[in-house]
Amino acid sequence: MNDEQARELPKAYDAGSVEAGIYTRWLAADVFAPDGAGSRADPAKPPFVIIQPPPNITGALHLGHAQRTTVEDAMTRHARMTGRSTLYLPGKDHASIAAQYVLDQILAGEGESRQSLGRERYLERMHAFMAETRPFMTGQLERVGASLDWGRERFTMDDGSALAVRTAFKRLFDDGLAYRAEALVNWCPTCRTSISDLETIATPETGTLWTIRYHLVDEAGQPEPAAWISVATTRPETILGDTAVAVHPEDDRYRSLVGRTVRIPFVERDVPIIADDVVERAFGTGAVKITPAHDLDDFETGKRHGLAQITVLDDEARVNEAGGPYVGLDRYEARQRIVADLDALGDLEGARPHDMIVGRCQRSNDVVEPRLKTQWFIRTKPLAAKAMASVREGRVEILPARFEKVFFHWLENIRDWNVSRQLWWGHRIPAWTCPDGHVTVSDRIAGPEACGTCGRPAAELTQDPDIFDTWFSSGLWPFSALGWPERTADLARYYPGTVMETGYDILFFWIARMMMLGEWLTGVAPFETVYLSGLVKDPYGKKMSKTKGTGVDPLTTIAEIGADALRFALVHGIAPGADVKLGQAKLDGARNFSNKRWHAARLVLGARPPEVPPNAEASLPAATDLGPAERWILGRCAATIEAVSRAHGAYQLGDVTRLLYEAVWNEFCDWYLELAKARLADPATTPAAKAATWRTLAWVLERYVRLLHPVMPFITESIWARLPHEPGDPDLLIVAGWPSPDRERALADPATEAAVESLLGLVRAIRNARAEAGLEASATLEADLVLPDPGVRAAYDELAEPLGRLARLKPVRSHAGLETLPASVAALVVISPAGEARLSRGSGDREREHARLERELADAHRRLAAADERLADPAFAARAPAAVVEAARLRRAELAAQVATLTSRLADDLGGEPTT
RNA sequence: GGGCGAUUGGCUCAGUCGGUUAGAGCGCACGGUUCACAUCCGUGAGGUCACUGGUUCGAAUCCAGUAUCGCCCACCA
Repeated sequence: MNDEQARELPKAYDAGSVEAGIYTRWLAADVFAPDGAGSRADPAKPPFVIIQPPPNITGALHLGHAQRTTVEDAMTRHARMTGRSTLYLPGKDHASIAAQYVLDQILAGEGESRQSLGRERYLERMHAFMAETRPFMTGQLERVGASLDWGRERFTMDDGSALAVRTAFKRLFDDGLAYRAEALVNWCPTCRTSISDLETIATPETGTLWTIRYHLVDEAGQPEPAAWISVATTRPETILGDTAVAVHPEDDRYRSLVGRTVRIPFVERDVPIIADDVVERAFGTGAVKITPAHDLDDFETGKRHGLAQITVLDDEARVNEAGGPYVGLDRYEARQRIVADLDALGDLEGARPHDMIVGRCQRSNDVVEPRLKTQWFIRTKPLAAKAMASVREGRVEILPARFEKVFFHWLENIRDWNVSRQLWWGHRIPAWTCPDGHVTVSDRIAGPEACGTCGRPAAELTQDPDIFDTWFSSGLWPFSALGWPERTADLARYYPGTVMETGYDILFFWIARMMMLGEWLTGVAPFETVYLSGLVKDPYGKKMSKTKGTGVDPLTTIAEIGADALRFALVHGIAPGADVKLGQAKLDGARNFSNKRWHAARLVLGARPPEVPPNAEASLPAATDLGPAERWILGRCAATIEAVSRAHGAYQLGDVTRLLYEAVWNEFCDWYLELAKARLADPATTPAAKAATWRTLAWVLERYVRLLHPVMPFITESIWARLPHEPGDPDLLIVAGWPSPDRERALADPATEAAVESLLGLVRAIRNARAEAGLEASATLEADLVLPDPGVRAAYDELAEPLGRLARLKPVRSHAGLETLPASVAALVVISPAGEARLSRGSGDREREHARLERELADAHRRLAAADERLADPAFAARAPAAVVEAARLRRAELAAQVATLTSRLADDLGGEPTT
């Protein structure tokens, strides 16, 4: 489409205009879908399926999402270029409790509430809200460049997910893994729902430990004013629900009291003193009040002793009618009143500060109340066993591996999963109860036709009003998004997935549950590899947070530096499981790299010599037309292709960007572009050599464009459109092939590479010496080079012009050995492994230069002494591998030569006037 | 209470299987206006690899312990 346009790139790099239209072209070409019209995938290769956590429908994406998306997208793009069909399926999560929490806040601002609207209107409002956020999030993903298969987009509340949820639940119920029971659950009084253990955050707090007296009851049933047992509690309001006092069975202090009865104040209930070894004798008074309906430990103790369970708080954590005189009071008000009343009775023995752990709701931060409720639970032990086995047996790999231990620890100690939520936004639990209390679970959308136990007709059944924990449907995602339980073609081809990418913060919430449910329901682990991303932190290492103003909309950053630079910054230096700090410096660096990339391409495109026709296809030059620099860069290019491919294979994106940054900036731009420019400009260069030089430039540029595409898709696609290609290459880079290093390798040559490296080292040494000696930077100096190695000298002869330019030397006379040097030459001396350079001194400072050589000599002496010491140790020669010893010997010889040369040069007439 | 991770120049981080002189970016200093790029180019300074001990011919790297920071898990009133 751009054939008519000039091949030159605009002078300034403007990310916005570079990116414009490219996403649309990808969409139009239908290249995102694994089976899209533009796909060039090889059906014989195994597909690559990435699984992403569907983001919450109600939120906007932040930089953390952008990072995950970049990681997922880069993996997907790499796989696509290797010819695999790739599935990167977009989704949104209905996020039941999180969404309700957000919507409730909005409603509160309008003076409305969940209750004031009622279930139906509330859900209508939720849909309206989603209709606003959804397109915004989709737009964000497009701007970031995510190559998502939009045709397969799914939502965890769509009909397919609903069917999956019903089917999964029925299967679990039929398998005896879902059960309904009355048990203590974590209750959030603010959210008015139960929550899972994971959503209950253990928070350290300093509370108060009160010591209070319960009076013993005598044989006549009267409390004894002078006889009591003291108990310690942090929750005096639960006194109202006490049904026993427990002591340790071997506690001599209380042995005689076991079996007696005490009276609970205010509710005037007589309860037994029991013995149970759950009691810690050293804590408090060694006697503990037992409130089975409001404490997990007490619940267990109560069951062991057959105690009554008396609930004294309601859904809003207010004292209920069981609470006698305190009915209607909030739990904290009741606590204060009870403490005061006990004090008035003389039964408050003491109060002291006490450090403890309080469970708080992940959403509302309210203190979670253990409450007795009849709810649905998933029996997790059998599921956990399967999930653990899949990792132990190597069917699932977790990256980084250290998270395996965390994963096992959690699953080994897992408790049953309460999946009932008393919320409205979510999947309704497909369980129906008949008037006789029989429960029927059905996967039919209309519900069961009749009670499964007594046959009462559907009309007499009532559905459970509760909905599922949002993570229940999320746990089905890898297969429900592909059509399960239907036996769809997608499910057959793309399940199980290849890589599951997400942050380590939802290892338990999501990954563990997907594995538990996936193994049980589909018989296989839902993915092969779990790639755990680190979290994106602000420059101070804090979590990005919208409330603190550190949460950034990716679109803002994209507007500033472009999507490519943002993506680069987000993955540069990352490793699985490691958090990254993202600050302005990193963003600037990425922007600069994009800029560098752009201008390098401009140079190459603009440098095409007339020998190469404008529409020529790309090809590697003939070996005979290559100069040493071309062989060198082709060798480096091959090495980069290999290293980057390896890094992708290991999912080490941080290495990918590091390798490419170095290859593009330090090798290609800093050295090869300069060498190639000079060769192209040199009138002595033959037309064939000029063509070969440019073809090398274009070729290597093109390889690096391919290699960079997964991370920086827009700028590379844009450059690709202007580059020459080989026959068979597609119009769009996104579906071009991932390079293999073979052809570059065939043209490279290690000896030439080494020779060029050492010449570049010589240039560096000369620049260094000139700067150190205080020579005028722009002055061009005459020079004599002594290059003893014939290979290096041969390479030099071909590169004399460009190297002279880089070191600012002219004219340069090269010599095979010192003896061929004119005796009159007396100048700045530069010694490097490649050889020796003597420059006319120009306007430099002789004393500074002398001092420089002295320093170098002292340095060489020190190193030589260290090398000698090492070699002198007989144990080293005896025990170290031969290769290491040999290397040390060579090193020692090199140092000795350097010392000799430096000594000799210093002894020469360096102090004399230049004679050249 | 249990577990995990980190500690390398002023800052942010690489560092492979233990093996030449521990690297990079940013920042800093000095110097650069020729036709890709000042979002640039060149040069340099700057490190007791947290500490202690051990293993080894040899330790930033392996082992043990300590310290500091961060994170995860945890039903003792």
